[in-house]
Amino acid sequence: MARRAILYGLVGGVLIAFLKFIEYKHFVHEYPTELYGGLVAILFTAIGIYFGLKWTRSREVVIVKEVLVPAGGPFVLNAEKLKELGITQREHEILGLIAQGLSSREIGEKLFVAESTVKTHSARLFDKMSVNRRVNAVQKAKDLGLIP
Amino acid sequence: MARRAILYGLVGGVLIAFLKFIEYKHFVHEYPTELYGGLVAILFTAIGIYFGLKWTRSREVVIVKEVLVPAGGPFVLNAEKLKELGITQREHEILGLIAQGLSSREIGEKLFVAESTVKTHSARLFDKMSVNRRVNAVQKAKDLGLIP
DNA sequence: CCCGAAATCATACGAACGGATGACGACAGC
DNA sequence: GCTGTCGTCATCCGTTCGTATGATTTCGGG
Repeated sequence: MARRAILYGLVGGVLIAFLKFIEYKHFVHEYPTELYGGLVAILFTAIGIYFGLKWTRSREVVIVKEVLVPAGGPFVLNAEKLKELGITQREHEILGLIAQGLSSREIGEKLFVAESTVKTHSARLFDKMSVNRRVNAVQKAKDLGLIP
Repeated sequence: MARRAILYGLVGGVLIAFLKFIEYKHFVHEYPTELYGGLVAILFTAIGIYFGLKWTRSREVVIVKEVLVPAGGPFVLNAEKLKELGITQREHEILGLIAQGLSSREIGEKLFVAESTVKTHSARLFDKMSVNRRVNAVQKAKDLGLIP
């Protein structure tokens, strides 16, 4: 914490300089003490906020909240969820390919269908899964046991 | 931020109370002005640091999100891989948020940086991980033990 | 004190994505 | 026959992503 000490030193230096400035100018005889107290207070509140934020700025807090431990097996497909959400085979197939990081075009080439078809499927899939992005769909599908 | 305004109000209130206290006790006639200036400075530096830390803390707490953990251990980060790939803390942080399905804009709002910054980070991240899509990055990161 | 790493921000552009809509054919079931 | 579901394809439009490029600031090490 050498840096901390140095910064405190700087703060002290600024304080002294500030007070000397006041004394030098003889302002103290012209305005009430409260004014200077207020100025100093505001100044050092700002300084405190600045350094407080600065010191803790890059702190990374990792809080992992574990909720469920479904299974440890190789993977069993959750057919009930599939039916419950009304996801068809084709949509499920495309969901798996999306999870592999393929683009719509690549999926279309792999399944020998047009890109627009894939987009239609994925759009309906997202609607049924109540998501609006690929990564969300993959995340949710894994949690629900729809894909490995 | 209404909370911010309220806190500023509190600071102002404390300041006024403190000055009234000085006036009431007539300490001002017994000790040099510098002493009071120093006391005020120290006090409000502390107040500033306190609120700076408080705000920072609350901001980072908001980041916390409940995550469904499938199975296995609580998750141990593969620090070697991280270093091997040259992934920085910030990039790793953004990788985690990408895995949660957040858009670049949402990540920026959560980390209080511009969207362009997030895009720069993710671009360098994809380069280091040798991928070219978000879903690929998430997939690979999970396999490598970079994220839960 | 200079240098490199890291983080920040900006701008621009093409590609990909998401949403909305419409259409057509196949096929099953009533 | 009519209807509903499913798969297919297309077009449009706005948003997001990925990439490239350049700039500034901060910080630590040589």
